Amino acid sequence: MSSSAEPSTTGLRERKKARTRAALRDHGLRLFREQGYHATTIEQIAEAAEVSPSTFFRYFPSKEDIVLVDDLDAVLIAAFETQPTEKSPIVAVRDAIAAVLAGLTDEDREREQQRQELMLAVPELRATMMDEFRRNIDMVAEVVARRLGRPANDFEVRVFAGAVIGAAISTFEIPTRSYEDTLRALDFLAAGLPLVTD
Amino acid sequence: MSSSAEPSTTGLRERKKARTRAALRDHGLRLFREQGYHATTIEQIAEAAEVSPSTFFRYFPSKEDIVLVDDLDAVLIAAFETQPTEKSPIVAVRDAIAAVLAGLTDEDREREQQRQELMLAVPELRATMMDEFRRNIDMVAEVVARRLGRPANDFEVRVFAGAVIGAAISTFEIPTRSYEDTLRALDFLAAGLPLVTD
DNA sequence: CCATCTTTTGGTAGTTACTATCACTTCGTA
DNA sequence: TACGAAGTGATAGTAACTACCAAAAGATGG
Repeated sequence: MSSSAEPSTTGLRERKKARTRAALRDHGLRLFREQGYHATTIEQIAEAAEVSPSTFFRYFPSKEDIVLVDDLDAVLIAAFETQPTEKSPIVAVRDAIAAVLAGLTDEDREREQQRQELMLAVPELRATMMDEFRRNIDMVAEVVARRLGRPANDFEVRVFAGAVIGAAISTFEIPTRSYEDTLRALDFLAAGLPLVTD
Repeated sequence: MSSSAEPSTTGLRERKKARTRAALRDHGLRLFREQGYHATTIEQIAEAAEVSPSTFFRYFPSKEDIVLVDDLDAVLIAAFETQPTEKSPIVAVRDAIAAVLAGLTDEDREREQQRQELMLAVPELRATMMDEFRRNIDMVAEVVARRLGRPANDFEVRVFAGAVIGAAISTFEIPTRSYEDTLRALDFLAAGLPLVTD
C-alpha cells in the first residue's frame, strides 16, 4: 500500500488504467448521444472500449456513473476563496460562478450543457442529479460558512446555500437556456426576489 | 371510454383495484422499513399483498414508485389560493405550507418524515426525489404566476420558486429536523437571507 | 339466469444491469 | 529471471423489468 498521494504520470499500469477509464467514459457518452441512454448496453460500451463487461464495472460502479463528473468543484471553491471579503456572500458566489464559466471553452460549456440535458431527460440519471444537487449545497454551505466564521452546518448558511442552488436549478428547464441565465437567476436572488404584481 | 370524471365508489372492480393498490403500497413500505429497500424484492411485496409479480407492475411502473406520493399537492395549492392577496408571495407560500402542516395528524407527519428519510438514504429513490423537487418548483411557480398575473414560465417566478424549494430542501439533512425547520427556512428566505459576519 | 364482452390476472420466457468468483495474463521488482 | 501484485475475462447467478398469452372474474344486454 503506497501513500496514495498522486499517481499522475507514473508507470505503464497507471497510464493504461487512465486510458481505459477515459475510453469507457468517452465511448459511453458518445453512444448515449448517438442511440440514447437506454438503447446503449454495457456490453456495447465495453466492446467499443475493447474491454470485457466485467472490466467496465471495475471502473464504474454503475452505468449512471459514466455521466457523473465533478471536475468543476475544486475550481469553483478556489474561485470563491479569491473573492474579496467585502462582497456579500451571494454576490461572491455569483461572481465566483461567473468567473469559472468565463474561464471555460465553448466546448466545455457545450459538453456540460449536454450532460445536464441527459440528466434531465433520463429518469435513472436524475438520482445522479439529486446527488450533485446535494453535493453543491454542501459545497456552497461549507465555503460560505468558512468565510463567515460559522460552523459548517449552520442553519442559516445551509438555507442560504439551498436557495442559491435552487435558484440555479430552476433555470435548467428553460429550452433556450444559456449559462447567463444562471447568473441572472443569482442576480435576482441577490436583489431579494423582488416579485410584484404587474 | 367513459368521461373519466371520478370512479370513486362505484362497482366492485374499482373497489378491488383500490384495495390491491393500497395493499401493495402498504406492504411495500412496511417491508422497506423492516428489512431495507434493497433486501425487499418485488416477489416478496407481491406475495404479501397476495398477487402475482406481474400484477405488481400493473399497479406501479417500478419498485421506486411505491414511495412516490403526491397527496399533498392539491391541498397545498388550495391553501395557497385562500391566502389574502395582500401577503407577499413568499409569505403566502410560507403561510400556506404552515397551514397544511398544521392540518396534518402527527401520524401523517411521521409517515412523511419516514418517506423523506428513505428517499435520502436509498440511491435509487433519489431520482424520485429529484422528480418531486422539480414538480414542486413547477407547482409553486404556476400558482405564484397566476396570482401575479404572469405567464407560468416567467423567469423571475421560476427562480423564486426554485429558491423557495431549495431553501426547504436544505433542511432535509438536519438530523433532528422537524417541520418547523422548513418554516424557519422560509422565514429566513423571506427576510432576504441576511447573512452577516459575526 | 345466461351468454357474451371486457377487464384483470397469473405464468412463462425473455433482456439487462449488476454481483461474485476464479483462473489467467500482464506488469513491477528484487 | 523469478515471484508477488494488480488487472482482466469468463462463467454463473440474482433481480428488476418487458412482452405476451391464456384463463378467471366482473360487467352488461337479452
